Amino acid sequence: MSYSTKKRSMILEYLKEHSDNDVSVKEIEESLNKHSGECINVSTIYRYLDKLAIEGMVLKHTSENGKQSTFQYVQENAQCHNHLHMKCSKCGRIYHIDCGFMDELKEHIYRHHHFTIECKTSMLYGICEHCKNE
Amino acid sequence: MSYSTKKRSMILEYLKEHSDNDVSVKEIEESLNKHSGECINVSTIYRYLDKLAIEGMVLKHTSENGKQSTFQYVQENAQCHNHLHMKCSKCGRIYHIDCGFMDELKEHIYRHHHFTIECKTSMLYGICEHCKNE
DNA sequence: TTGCGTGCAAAGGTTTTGCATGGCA
DNA sequence: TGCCATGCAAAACCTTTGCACGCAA
Repeated sequence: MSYSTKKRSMILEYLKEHSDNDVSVKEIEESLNKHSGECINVSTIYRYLDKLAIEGMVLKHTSENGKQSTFQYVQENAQCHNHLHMKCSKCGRIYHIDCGFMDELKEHIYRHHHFTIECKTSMLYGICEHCKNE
Repeated sequence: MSYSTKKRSMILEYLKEHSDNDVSVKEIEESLNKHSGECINVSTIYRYLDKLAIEGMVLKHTSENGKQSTFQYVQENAQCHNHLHMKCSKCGRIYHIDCGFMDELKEHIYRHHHFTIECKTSMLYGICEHCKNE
């Protein structure tokens, strides 16, 4: 059904190493072409990432300026499909909001605003602690 | 500083009529070219919308599939810069979440997650009441 | 008349697609 | 051997830009 190849494991490894960010196809391409002897084509990356997104192993977002798709690796045990994410507009880091209050939030939105939030496509933007103090 | 022209008022009128949605440049172009005798160029629309976004009269988003920019008209008295929005993935309608609980949310995120949410660029996706019952 | 607004065409960037070739199982 | 994966080039889109002309004030 699906072969395991060297290029695919390189892409996946890159995603894992950058799992606290979302990454663009261009970033993946440039990094892999620079740091590995191999040459990897963007089509290959696009096709593989789409596949991973369908399988749920990555979340597909859109960069804040809206000009690129970005992909976020979903860690094994993180319930990324069940909690929201915040992305810092400055450093690009992604934070997982996994706490009781957020469950209340979903409940509140459902009860009072009659809306069922889907976490995997939603994203909150703002400034993180680190970047605020600079 | 800024001239008022027929094309601009047509664009603005379209935005106002569709203020419970976000609209793409293509939608605006097609609708105006179909329903008015005039022919309007996409460049014109892009340039005007960028201007409105800078002035804060529209919010610029990215469509859920990430392939287009979309624009949401900010009603006069709606504090769209201070509350979050939810967009229904099915019907595309945008809902304003303006209530005390959401202020608590911002407070909670700030206190416990050390993150300052920016409402005008954030968007929650999900399914609204209407579409759920279909 | 001055300077902004507009159309057109071209360019730029991202993503997709068709087809031939390469490589896993 | 049979499929899937890949590279390449072209195409498809969306958006921006330069320039000449049009139009509001």
